[in-house]
Amino acid sequence: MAAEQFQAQAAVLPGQQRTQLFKDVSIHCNGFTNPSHAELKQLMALHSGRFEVYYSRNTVTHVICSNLPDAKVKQLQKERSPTPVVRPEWIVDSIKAGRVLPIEDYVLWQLRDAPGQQKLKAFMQVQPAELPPSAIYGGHAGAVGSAVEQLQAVAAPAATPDGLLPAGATSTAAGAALDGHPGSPTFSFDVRTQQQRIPPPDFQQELFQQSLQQQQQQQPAAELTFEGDKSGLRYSHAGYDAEEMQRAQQIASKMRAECDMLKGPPRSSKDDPKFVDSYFRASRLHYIGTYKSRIEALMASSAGSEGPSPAPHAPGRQRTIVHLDMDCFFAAVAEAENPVFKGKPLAVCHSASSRGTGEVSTSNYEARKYGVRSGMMISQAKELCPQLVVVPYLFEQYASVSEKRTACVQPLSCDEAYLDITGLGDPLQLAAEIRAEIEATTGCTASAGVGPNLLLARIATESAKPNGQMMGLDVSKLPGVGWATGKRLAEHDIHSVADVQARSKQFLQMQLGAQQGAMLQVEPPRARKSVGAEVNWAVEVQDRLGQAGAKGRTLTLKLMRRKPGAPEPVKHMGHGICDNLSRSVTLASATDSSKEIASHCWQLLCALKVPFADIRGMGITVTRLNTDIASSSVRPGAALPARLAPAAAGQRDAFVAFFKKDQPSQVSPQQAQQGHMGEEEQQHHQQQREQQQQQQHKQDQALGGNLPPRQQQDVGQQQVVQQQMELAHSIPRPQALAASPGSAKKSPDSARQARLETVLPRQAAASPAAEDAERRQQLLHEWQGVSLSQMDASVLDALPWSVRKELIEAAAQRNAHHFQERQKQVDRSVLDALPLLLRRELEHAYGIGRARRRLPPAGPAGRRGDKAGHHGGAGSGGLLRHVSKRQRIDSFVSNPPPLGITGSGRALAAAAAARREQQMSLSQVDPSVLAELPPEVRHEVVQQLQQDDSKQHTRRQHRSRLGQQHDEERAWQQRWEEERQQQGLEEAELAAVAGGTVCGLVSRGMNGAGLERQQVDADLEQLPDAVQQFLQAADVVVAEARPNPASSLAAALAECLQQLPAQLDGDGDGVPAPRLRSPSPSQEPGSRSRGSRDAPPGSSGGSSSMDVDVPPTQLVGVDGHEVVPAEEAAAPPLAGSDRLQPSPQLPSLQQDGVQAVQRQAKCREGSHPIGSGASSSPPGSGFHRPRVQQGVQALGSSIQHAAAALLANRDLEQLRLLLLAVRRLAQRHVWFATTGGAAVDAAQARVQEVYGWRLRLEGLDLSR
DNA sequence: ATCCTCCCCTAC
DNA sequence: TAAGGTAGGGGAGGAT
Ligand SMILES: Nc1ccn([C@H]2C[C@H](O)[C@@H](COP(=O)(O)OP(=O)(O)OP(=O)(O)O)O2)c(=O)n1
Ligand SMILES: [Mg+2]
Ligand SMILES: [Mg+2]
Ligand SMILES: [Mg+2]
Repeated sequence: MAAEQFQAQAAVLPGQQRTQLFKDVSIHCNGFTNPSHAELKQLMALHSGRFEVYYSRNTVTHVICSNLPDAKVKQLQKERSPTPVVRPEWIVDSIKAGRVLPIEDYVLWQLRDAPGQQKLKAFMQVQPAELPPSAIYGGHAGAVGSAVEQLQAVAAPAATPDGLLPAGATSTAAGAALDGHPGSPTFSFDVRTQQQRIPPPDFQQELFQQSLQQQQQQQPAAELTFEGDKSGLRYSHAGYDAEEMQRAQQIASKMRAECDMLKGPPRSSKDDPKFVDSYFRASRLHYIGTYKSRIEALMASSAGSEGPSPAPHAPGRQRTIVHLDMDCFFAAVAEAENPVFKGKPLAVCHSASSRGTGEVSTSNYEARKYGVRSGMMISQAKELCPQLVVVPYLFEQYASVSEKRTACVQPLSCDEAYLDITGLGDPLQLAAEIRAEIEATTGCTASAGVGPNLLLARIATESAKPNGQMMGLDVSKLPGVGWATGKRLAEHDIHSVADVQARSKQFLQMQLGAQQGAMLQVEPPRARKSVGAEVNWAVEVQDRLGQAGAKGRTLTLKLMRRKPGAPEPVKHMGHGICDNLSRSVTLASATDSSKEIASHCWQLLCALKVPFADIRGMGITVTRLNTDIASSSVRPGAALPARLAPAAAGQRDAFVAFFKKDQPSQVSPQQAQQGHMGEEEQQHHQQQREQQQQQQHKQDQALGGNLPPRQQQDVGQQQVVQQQMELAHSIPRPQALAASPGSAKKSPDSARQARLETVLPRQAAASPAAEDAERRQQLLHEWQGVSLSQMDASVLDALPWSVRKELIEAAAQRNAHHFQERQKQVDRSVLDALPLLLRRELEHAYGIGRARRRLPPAGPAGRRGDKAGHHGGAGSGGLLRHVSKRQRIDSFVSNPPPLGITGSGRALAAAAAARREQQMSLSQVDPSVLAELPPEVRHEVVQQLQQDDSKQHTRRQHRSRLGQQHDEERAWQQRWEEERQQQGLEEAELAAVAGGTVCGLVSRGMNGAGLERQQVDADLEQLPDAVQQFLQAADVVVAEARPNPASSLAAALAECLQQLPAQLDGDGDGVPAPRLRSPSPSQEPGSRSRGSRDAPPGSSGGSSSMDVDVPPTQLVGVDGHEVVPAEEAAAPPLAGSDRLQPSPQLPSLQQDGVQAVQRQAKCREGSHPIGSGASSSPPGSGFHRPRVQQGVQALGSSIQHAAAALLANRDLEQLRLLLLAVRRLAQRHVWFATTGGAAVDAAQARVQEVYGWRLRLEGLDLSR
């Protein structure tokens, strides 16, 4: 508050006198006002009044408002003791008059003759309940409650009809205020008396700060703001009513206790296969990130719009857009739930600890005065504002508030929406009504911006905040418009954004240059749908989603890889400093099969070659959604992707053979198609040939090739598609071709490469231009007129580029006008179902362009001009634009589960392991998986395509990566290979963690795409037999490795436990951390890989910069030897056992458990020379969080296991010793607190259950 | 020239 | 203790 007042005051014109005029007045502005909120705020600051951001009956004496919507009027009329609502002129006139005028003449007309008038009048006789802001009188807390009662009893009758208090009453109230007893609002007072008074201590300080401020008025604005913030911070510490504050804290504390999102022990993922689920359930970022798609689905399911529709969108017409944004949304919801929070500094965060690393989601305006901001760590927030009230999340409530708000608008985020109110009336009036309604129904305030388009409306909202509204913007708000440009625009009488919008683009470009002139008139990224259109749109989407759900063609897996030498993350369980890596596959057709997605993701995961232990975050993204037409199709005129070529090596070989023989005229394209088939296929195909030729004819007809234009119109789209599908089935399948001897085993890619190099380029090189041209003509002649779908892609691909291009364009042109006539009727799902090549051709013909940039598609036919006009000028690439806006689906966690060994996770890992065992390449191996896929041509293409893509990547990597960067990546790769060679349980478990995470991400993320959760799980369950077998084998191994319960495990465990903490937690702060030396001599500080930006300020989801990137460091012990990475000590999952069965496959588990642990104390051999040479630490050195967790978890289960055995043996003394050791450890070490505590508790509970009494460990209560 | 992949930045 | 996600725009640079 004070800070804002300083700023306001700093802007006040010289010559205006400061007064104490509104000393006891506290206003709250509602809706549009003139003067504006900002100006009123300024005036209040100048005359010692308060300007309240929020309306609170306790703190606001007057509501300032120019007009009120009906809803608000009714609401006010219902209030028992309404706050007076006056027009802003009251303020202005009072200042002019030099005294606080009676409000009667300024009461809002709507309320004057209303039934509520009686009550209003009663109020004007002084409202005892209406208190000045307690903050002013803060520090003298406790008395407020009683003071209220006193005043209610005493002061009420004292007012005169004009709202003035008699002098005596004034001084009484003022005196009370001086003593820390809040007085009732007084509408007039003697300025001189006020000036003679000694202000209360904190107010004195405020004045002092203000005078300092005044002296600094010459300084730049930024400085002033900063100073203002600082001073605000200083004096407002003491400013809250202690009793209320305590109550607020109590309630907040209760809310936190009741919040069950993070309650209970962090269920280790062995028992909790739903890690990703529970993680997301408690994640605010997941909540706001997925909000939009949720609400859109909701809106799609509730058809029909309520309320009036805006005027239809017409080309020349300027729209009127309102942007609404809730004020500090999450915090406002909390305040609405518990009004006691109002006026107190409030933040929303999981953690309330002043040393916590949780992030503040948002804060109310009171807290913002202290500098508490979204994304800040709670510890920092507490430092800025020690008395900060912290409340947990109320996601359900946010959702219900949001839903009320988004009934008939276009939602933008969980607290924002756009409305198109073009032609519906006075924008500001409407905005005010809407805001009032929002406040009435939700108890939260919203701000509104009005503008001619989405962007400007949104920018206006910012100026309107908090709880205000604004129309029009100053040009200087526009990016790129500063002082100079602003002046030049002003010369042409362009002051507001509306003026800019009104001028022609040409004019602006003339004045400001082409670049900037075009820039200023920013259009929204996509044409906004009117509300009416919105409904249509929603219905269509609903239909489509109902049928198929979203499907995507490109899958991207993103990994965060722990950076070598990275220090322990600042954030608890955070990912720390990482390199981000991603790999993607593009499938031949869109998919929504979770099994398929998971399988590809697993392959991507392996392709990235990040040792599982170093994974710190994982996410999958599905793009090129079939619902997003712009990204699911291909640009007309674009060449067929060469990577499709290997899919049908047979045809290519035929072509090459044909070419080699140099007898082009003797081999027809159709022969080329069949060229490499085996005899059976040949025969089979012979039977089809005639039919095929007929169909070719039919198709040509359908495509319009042989028909006069009028008849073309009559060819139905369905017919075309159907016939082409039939045709497609008659085309020899690449699958069959590829199966022919000789072509399957070899790498088709390299084979093709070799062949083409020996044939085509040589031809080109050997022959002069003339011969080349002749060949070209020959080829063209030969292939002209052949439908592209009849031609194998590899054949096309092998053609010289110019020939190929010409053929494609010719084909496209041939079909163009017919298809474009019917663009709108294209059913994407039908198109999607077609074989790839066929689909491509159709897409070309239809001119379905990808238009990723705003470029218009370079359609070969050039006939799209009339079309564009016909469809309402939807803009570039406008076909079916309305289908969907969504471009991608994400699912990411940066805190992978420590032990996410779910059935499906195991299955994925096991499938990989099975493949590894069989020494087969990933794509070929899994016959049962392959068998389950539909036997489509597409599948062949998919396989080839991926192989091809993958090789391409490797090639590129080879060529482009250089020097150290390359070395580093190679070292990672090597380490990956090594990890992969290990057949130990540990490695398997790690792989399972990764697999479990993949599966979690798939099922969660795909839910948003319309997939049912159950379906996803079912899909994942259906993994092949080999997987099941592996799982069983793994279980046997686990069972074997389990400690023998009958052993004297307790002693061994206790010993382990004594040793572990010393190694894990050498520095005794409860957080294991390796020693660091930096920088490493063998790696340049600047040699980070390209994508290696970790947590730069403001980047990555969270906005606080908690992890500071440091140059790679090296782990070095005191004696100069490498320090054992802390996590290694806890690494073996079953380290606690002392009776491990020897297992030939699992050398790491053969050792005695205690020895295994002790072994960790020594240097581990075989370090991995990432970044710093062979003698330095492995990239995985340092603190492997998953491994520590893994170890801890394993210890926990071993303990429980052992305890159960001891109990069964009635060996209570052993049990007591065990639990004692565990409890001590748990008390001493943060990392083991929960797991250890839970183990002890569980054992105690069992004892109680069996014996009916509690096992005392030390004869003391050790619970704390 | 244009596409594609990988990556970064940004708002909420 | 604590849950650092999602989706859009856009750039660099290799492949075609
Ligand atoms: N880094 C962030 C930003 C936002 N949010 C959540 C909390 C906010 O309440 C909500 C809406 O974001 P806004 O940007 O609209 O911020 P507020 O509504 O909180 O404040 P304002 O009044 O400035 O709109 O999203 C969050 O959790 N973390
Ligand atoms: Mg908001
Ligand atoms: Mg938080
Ligand atoms: Mg918002």
